[in-house]
Amino acid sequence: MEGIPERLAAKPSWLITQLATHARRLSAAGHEDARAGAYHYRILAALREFGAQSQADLGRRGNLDRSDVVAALNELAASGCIERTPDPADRRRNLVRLTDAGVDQLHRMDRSLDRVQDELLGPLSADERATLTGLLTRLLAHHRTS
Amino acid sequence: MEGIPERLAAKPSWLITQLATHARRLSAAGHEDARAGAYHYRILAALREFGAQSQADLGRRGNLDRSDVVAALNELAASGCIERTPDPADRRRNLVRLTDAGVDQLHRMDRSLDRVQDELLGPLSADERATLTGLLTRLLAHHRTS
DNA sequence: TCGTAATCGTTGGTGTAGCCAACGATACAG
DNA sequence: CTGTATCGTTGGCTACACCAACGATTACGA
Repeated sequence: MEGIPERLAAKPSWLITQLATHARRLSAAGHEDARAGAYHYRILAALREFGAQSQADLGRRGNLDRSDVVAALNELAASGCIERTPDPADRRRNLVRLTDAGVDQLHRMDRSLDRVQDELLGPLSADERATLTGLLTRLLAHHRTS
Repeated sequence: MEGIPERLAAKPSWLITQLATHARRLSAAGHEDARAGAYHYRILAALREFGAQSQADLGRRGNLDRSDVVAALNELAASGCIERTPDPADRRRNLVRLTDAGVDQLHRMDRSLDRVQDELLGPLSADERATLTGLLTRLLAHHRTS
């Protein structure tokens, strides 16, 4: 079987979306023991690095829709990873706080995600990995601000 | 608002999946006048470059599940872009053929997708674009064969 | 040659990711 | 005080990537 149509193989948008599918597959496999998905990781990461904050802030920092934050927080609360308390300073908001169990969960996911990066970048040298992440970071910053 | 958590921003898997989301958004915007999606383009591209072939072949070349090929072909047939005829040499198969209208549709989508690549790669120089596509191509080939 | 395996198109699901609209409650600016 | 904005929440949607199973057909091996 001859390979993939040139029209596809030559398009960066094809390369990126196809590689993203592989990245998702690898991440899902890495997370299967943690029983958590990408949304949960983004939230735990934002909580760890920026401290207790509102659900809206979590959504902005992790690039999540407010409604998706709600669902993910429900699951994280059910497994004891976070706690929701009304913000006394602004009664519209919930203050979301990371529990010790949440920190443990984050570290577990960190370790499996580190392994995932290695599988994902497979054949690339350290220099090439740095070049790639540099280019991707610039592109992402461009699309985030424009 | 401080930016994105370091844990995320530093991970190639995050960069790739996020950039893929932007790529999908741009592509969808480009395709909105064509009333077709990525699946349709992959099929049209495979038909154009490899000629009339079975639905299973289309799926393998465009990296699509057989069942998704069925649905996309139903829509492409409804808009007159392809024709399905039973393969006389193997009565399990359908021979899918590209019509003139299908060629036109493919060219329309080609043009908008070319514009999409430019928006997607935005700030990168020609050299950087070549470097990026080279790295992505190597990674994709690695994950396709392994 | 006969029976088993493999392939094909099709139907009908599943799960994830990224959205959007609308609601009541609350905060804030004029 | 009145409008505007934000917050959490509910309920929905689309696209994309899959999987299992079925009847029909073909290929292959004993």
